[in-house]
Amino acid sequence: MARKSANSRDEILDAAAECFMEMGIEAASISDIARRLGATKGRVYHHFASKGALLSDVRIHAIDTMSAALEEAIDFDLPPEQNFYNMAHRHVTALLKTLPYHKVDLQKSNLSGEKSTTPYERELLEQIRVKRTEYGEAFRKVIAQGIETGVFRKVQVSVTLHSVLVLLNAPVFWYQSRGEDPAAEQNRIADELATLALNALLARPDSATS
Amino acid sequence: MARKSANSRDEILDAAAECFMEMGIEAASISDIARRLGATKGRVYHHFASKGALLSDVRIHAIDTMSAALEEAIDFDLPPEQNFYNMAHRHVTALLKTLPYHKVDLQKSNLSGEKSTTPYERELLEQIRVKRTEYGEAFRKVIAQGIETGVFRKVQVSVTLHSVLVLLNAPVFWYQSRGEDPAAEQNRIADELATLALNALLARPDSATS
Amino acid sequence: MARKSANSRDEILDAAAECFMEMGIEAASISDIARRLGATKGRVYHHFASKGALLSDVRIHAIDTMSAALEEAIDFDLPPEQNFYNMAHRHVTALLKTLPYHKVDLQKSNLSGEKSTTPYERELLEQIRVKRTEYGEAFRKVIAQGIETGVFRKVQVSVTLHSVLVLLNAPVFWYQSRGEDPAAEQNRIADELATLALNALLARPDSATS
Amino acid sequence: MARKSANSRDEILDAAAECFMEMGIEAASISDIARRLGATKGRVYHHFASKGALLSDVRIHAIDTMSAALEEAIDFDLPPEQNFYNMAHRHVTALLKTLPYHKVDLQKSNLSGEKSTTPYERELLEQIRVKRTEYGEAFRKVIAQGIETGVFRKVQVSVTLHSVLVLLNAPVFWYQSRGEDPAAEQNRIADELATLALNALLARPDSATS
DNA sequence: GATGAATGAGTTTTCATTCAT
DNA sequence: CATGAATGAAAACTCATTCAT
Repeated sequence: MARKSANSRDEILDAAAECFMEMGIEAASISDIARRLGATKGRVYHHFASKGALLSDVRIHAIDTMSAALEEAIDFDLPPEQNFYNMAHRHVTALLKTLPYHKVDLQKSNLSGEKSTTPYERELLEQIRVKRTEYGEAFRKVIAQGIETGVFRKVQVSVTLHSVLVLLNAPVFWYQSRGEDPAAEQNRIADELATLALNALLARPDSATS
Repeated sequence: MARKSANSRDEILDAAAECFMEMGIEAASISDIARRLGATKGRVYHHFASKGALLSDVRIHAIDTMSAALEEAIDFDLPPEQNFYNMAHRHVTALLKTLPYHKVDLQKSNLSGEKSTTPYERELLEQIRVKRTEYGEAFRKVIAQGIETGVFRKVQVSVTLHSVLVLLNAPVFWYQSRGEDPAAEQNRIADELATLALNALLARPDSATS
Repeated sequence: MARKSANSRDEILDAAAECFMEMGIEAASISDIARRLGATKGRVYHHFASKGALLSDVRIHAIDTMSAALEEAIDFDLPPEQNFYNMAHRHVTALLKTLPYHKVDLQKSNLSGEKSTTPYERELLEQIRVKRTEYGEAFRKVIAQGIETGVFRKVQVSVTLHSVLVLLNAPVFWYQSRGEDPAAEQNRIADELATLALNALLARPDSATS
Repeated sequence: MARKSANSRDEILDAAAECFMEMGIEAASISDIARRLGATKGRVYHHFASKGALLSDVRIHAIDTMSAALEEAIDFDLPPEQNFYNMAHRHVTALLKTLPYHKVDLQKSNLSGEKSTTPYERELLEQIRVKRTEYGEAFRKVIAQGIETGVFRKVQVSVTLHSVLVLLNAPVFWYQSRGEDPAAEQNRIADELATLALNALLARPDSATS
């Protein structure tokens, strides 16, 4: 019923994410996106003010999905290493489940200065910046906690935080579903990466810190 | 000497790397690159057959630089954990020293399907693929060695190899030179990341690995 | 010789002025202008940064032509009424000689607020504003002089200045060359309008002005 | 009353006149007009068949307003110079009272050739042409009368008529309400312009015609 | 009456590339 | 070697208009 229009918008978002991912953000044209929908450019522009706005909406969707997933995994009452592992694991499975969106987000997160953007587009970009920062804060908190309790090494928090997040996003660069059971495969990868990240942080009992 | 033209070519390469990095590969036009050189498009086309070729040459330069640096650090007679640390450390310092080139390379390494390219350009792309794989092989070898000798955990080599390389490339996503002594800063970051990567791989004495 | 490229630019300017005049500024597309030249849109954009810049250049050309003509007619050593008549007459003949440009200028001089313009385009608009004001100043001066010497009525200078200029531009709204000798026709019209404008200003001997 | 719909139609007309004036006729979109009304495009299309029809209706409204006002001022029993002054004065006050409409009318009156228009739109345009001509006839008549009685100079009627009307429309090009009492301000301007126009026509007692 | 979605044709603009000089 | 003009194809975006509800 009233879902029709919501669907229309979301359909476009999906098609856009896939096109951006496959062809690259700049290389994918609005026509490409429309063609994938079996629709016209006009339809896209009826729902999104510009290509930039469409891209930003794809990215916001990506981040919101991750945030919602992470929320469910977080438990600061657990020991930091447990909590961290759970968060990292959930991060990876969420990432793999809506990969196109995250490939797009990552592709763009890199680039800083845009050409002339409208105020509206600048606002969307600011929104993205804020959401990304907030997302990182949960990880920053658990890492700080782990260092405090001595279970994590005394790392430079800033460098480490950003780098660990890049590590957990790594599948964006190489994941391609193979034939096997997707759920199992995703779980295997999530475990491997979460373990990798956790070990990177853990203090080694023999060596005093360092 | 025939240095004049070599310089001219390298200047273009530098300008291209910076433009591609700052504006994004597609968004940067040949005009932008020429303008940065204080020259005209004609000069660029004298040295490079097409934008695609120029881009590939930037990427090849990026990889060659890294390979040359890594070569100097590798020593398979060292214990794997020592060798790995040295390689990782060198990877990061080399990366930071010519960051624009690597930002460009990373930006593109993601994307798979290209439009119609000329045979010449396809050959350059194949060259890049080969060089990248070769580069990774050195790391694959030291990781395999470490697992064999029991000093590294029994990880899924493929997932881990790619992910560790992404981790070591992480500065591409967040590095911005701060005021401090660049050499010192780059060394500090390289140490942090190499340690992070090494710890991620090391077997833990207490736990019977994982 | 080196005139070729100057010609190319001026040819475009001419074609643009004619198209803008005949079809209206917004209705005339760059394609229309290119078609009239037997050229491509690309050629137009090679010489002018945007449609707005092209339009502004047409207008600047219009004003510069008028200014150069007026310059020759001005002589502040003459009695104000003589000087005014000469200026007005010259204004009209200059106007009629390059009518397309002035129709375009008038068409736009009306509109105030533009959408988002680039800094470069804003600069051109400012240039136009300044040139137009300067042009008017010559007339303001002779009117003020005439009032001082008592040969002109004591009018509200601002209202009168602007209105008299509109009157002298009136042919823009109705002139269509008829069969007769153009030079003679233009002279006849210029005399009629200059006389009209002069009489509008002159003090009437019998009536104590008002 | 059936006033509701009349109001709705007039509201649209007002909004259209303002948009056309501020942004230019072509630049103002139906969306802009609807937005100004706080309504949707659909509402506009309910009352007006097309953008061209809406524009023509604005122009017809403009002319009808002027005609109605002029009607009240005309009195051919008065001496021509008196009658002319009254008509001119009334023209200006009527103009100032509904300026947006007249700015739109003037903006378009210039342009001759239209693209392909529907028969209905062509009919509206013809209506406008007729009404404008009729409006001018009243002035043509009083001028002819004045020349006959010798109170006006022996001008070329056609050139003079059109030019005097342009002069009386001049505020369209420069009027901007200042702080002062609007009625007084408008009266002051109307007097200045009517006097200007009248003097332009009057025979000078000393000089035998010329 | 009014709305919101959708269309399709057109418009401005960009840009890699070619070529004569 | 290098320039500047020119091209042609494609891209982003606009908008009057139609139509189902």
